Amino acid sequence: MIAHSPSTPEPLWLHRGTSEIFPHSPTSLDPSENIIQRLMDVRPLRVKLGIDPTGTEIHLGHSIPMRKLRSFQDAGHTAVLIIGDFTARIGDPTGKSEMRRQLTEADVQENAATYLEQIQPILDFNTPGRLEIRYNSEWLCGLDLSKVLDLLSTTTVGQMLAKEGFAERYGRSEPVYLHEFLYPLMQGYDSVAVGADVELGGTDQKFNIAIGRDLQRHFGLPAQFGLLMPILVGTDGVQKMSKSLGNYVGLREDALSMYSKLEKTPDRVIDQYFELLTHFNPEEISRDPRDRQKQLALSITSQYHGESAALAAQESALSLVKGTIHNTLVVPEFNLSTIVFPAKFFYILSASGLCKTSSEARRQIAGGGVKVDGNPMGDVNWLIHHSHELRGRIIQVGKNKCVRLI
RNA sequence: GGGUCGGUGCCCGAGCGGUUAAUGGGGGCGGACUGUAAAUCCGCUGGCUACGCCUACGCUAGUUCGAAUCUAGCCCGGCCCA
Repeated sequence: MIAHSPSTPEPLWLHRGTSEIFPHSPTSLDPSENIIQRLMDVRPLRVKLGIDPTGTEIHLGHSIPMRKLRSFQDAGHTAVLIIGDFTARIGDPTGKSEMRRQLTEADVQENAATYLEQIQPILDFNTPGRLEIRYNSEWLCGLDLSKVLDLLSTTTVGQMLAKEGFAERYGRSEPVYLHEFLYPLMQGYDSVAVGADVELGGTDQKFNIAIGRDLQRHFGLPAQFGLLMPILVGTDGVQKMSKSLGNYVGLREDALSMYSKLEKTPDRVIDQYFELLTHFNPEEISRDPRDRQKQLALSITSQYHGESAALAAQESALSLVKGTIHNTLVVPEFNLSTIVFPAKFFYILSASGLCKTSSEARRQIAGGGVKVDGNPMGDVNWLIHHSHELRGRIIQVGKNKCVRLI
């Protein structure tokens, strides 16, 4: 396995869920090619992680490098969190088959705020010196054309095309825009600007992080290390977790929803979930397939909602499936006071958010996916005359979406 | 800049003047089954407080009783040439 000199044991936290560290020469005593040597420096390392505020919601996939960043913090290093408020407006072409729509400055500001909110449970925001938050517009906005040319002249078209996304798209005769070539350079320049010693990212970030090393050298700085982590597979167990595919678990989902989704984690990916999203070691994980799903769901839900809320969610999830509806269940609530009665039931379903549209609500009712207090409700034309006919009842769509009407 | 091919619902992809929210896949959602997994089978899959009414085939104007299907202009891509 990994050979290293006896005097420098590699910390376990560094390797947990890590797929690659580069450069990596475990036997070397040269701190520029062996991160272990650097970890022993007196000076805390500056560990960079960039996120582009392109959406409003962060999910478990994003939490992975974030958790690693936390491990560095706990080991005494400085987390340098880069909010890509400038890069967000261009869009990272990595893994994308198409361009990203252009965001306005206001969008980006708003997104950045909710992002910081959502990662609150993961990072250490309190210990002095452990967290530095930087916005990359700070240095990218001011780049003039001559500096941009300088950046562009460090990399060749051949190198850019070596990046999988570009090569594929180019090969498939899809458009590749020039400004997309600038993205890796801007991300790399971030490393120059903040003087990063280490940059974290998913395995798909290898190219961009390597560009960061090139640029640091170009500007006479020591080159950063890259630490890559696997891309989390989504709840479908097949494709990578992403919002657009809908196979994600958002960090700000309510406890019940989070628990319910995670309790269905497919067998084929559950080991990866345990490794990347929990603190459990293999011997601590239950061998029973059902129990381990519960263990996983409980552990992750606890991280974001606290243990008691997670336990309550677990109990509620169980009751809902069994159909043993009782009014102590901890489920989201929907206030009927916004509804004008008489009202059609399907309308209430969509108004409550259980169904995205009223048309979908009708389909769900007709398809037998809707229950009221655990009893199937199949009448599409059910008309409710007064709110008290429904008040206190729990309506449910499918296996893990429900609300209590109040 | 010139030539040429093309832009259809979440995605791919049929349709090429006239039943029709638009064949067929994929995906998604729901149901049965199960371990709230996998596999399999069945149904649904534009919107609307809805027996009806809207909006849809890149955009905008036309030709038609009638167009996603025809014409013109525009926008956006691919390829070839410069």
